[in-house]
Amino acid sequence: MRICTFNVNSIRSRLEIVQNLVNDYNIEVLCMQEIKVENKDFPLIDKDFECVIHGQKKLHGVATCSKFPIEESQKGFEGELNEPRFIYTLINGVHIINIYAPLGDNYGDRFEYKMYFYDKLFEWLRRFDLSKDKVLICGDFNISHTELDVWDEVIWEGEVTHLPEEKAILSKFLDIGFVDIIRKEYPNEKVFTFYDYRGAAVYKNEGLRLDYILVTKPLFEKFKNLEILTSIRRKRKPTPSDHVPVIAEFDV
DNA sequence: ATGGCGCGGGGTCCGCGA
Repeated sequence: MRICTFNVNSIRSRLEIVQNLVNDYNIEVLCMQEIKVENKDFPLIDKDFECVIHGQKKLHGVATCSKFPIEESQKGFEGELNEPRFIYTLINGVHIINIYAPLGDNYGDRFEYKMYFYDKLFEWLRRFDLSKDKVLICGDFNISHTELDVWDEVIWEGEVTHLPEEKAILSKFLDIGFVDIIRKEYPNEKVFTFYDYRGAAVYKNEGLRLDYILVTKPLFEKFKNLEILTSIRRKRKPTPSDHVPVIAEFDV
């Protein structure tokens, strides 16, 4: 199974890029964030896709599309406070959770919301036996875990995404049994999945890693390979998302 | 790119993103 996570920054603006991505890289499960559209206006991406769409007007929104049957699904959960940020699907025996976490702010109301979102996510995960079940959480976590996940650790010290409480959340995922596949593949080097549109960040390699594919060990045993498609972010036309697609392949 | 943001809503700007 080839699964891709991609914060598209509006599916309508990114339709051509997403369609080419699906074709060129044989994407079988596509987890999108920031679709920025109501469910009724979500466009047709691929005739072979079945999609679970959880959107709203203008902001946020997530969608999970699959070429395999979606055996179970759930849109939303307690932690998202009327902003669509969570979809659960069961595909090929893999429990797939697609999230768009709140950005937050430096210790204001939105930061409290971000902490609440993750509290409720950990609570929701209690239904699984993480030592036995194949569980995958992917998406835009809006957390840069370590110094390897920011382009300049001095500049990012004390800034949102890189605050101690946020780093602790990522560490907690690892503590309860998840493997961070991107970091496992690149244990000692900076790799980024987001480059701000402003300041020509992508051309200066001033990026952050905000996107993750976390898997439990029973699924990690089936992991085959990983691709981070930075090349798509570097093209000028059609206009790319500010995030980079990340693809993982598993023997399931 | 040898320069420097893009999106949607409803506007000729604003709020938002991180």
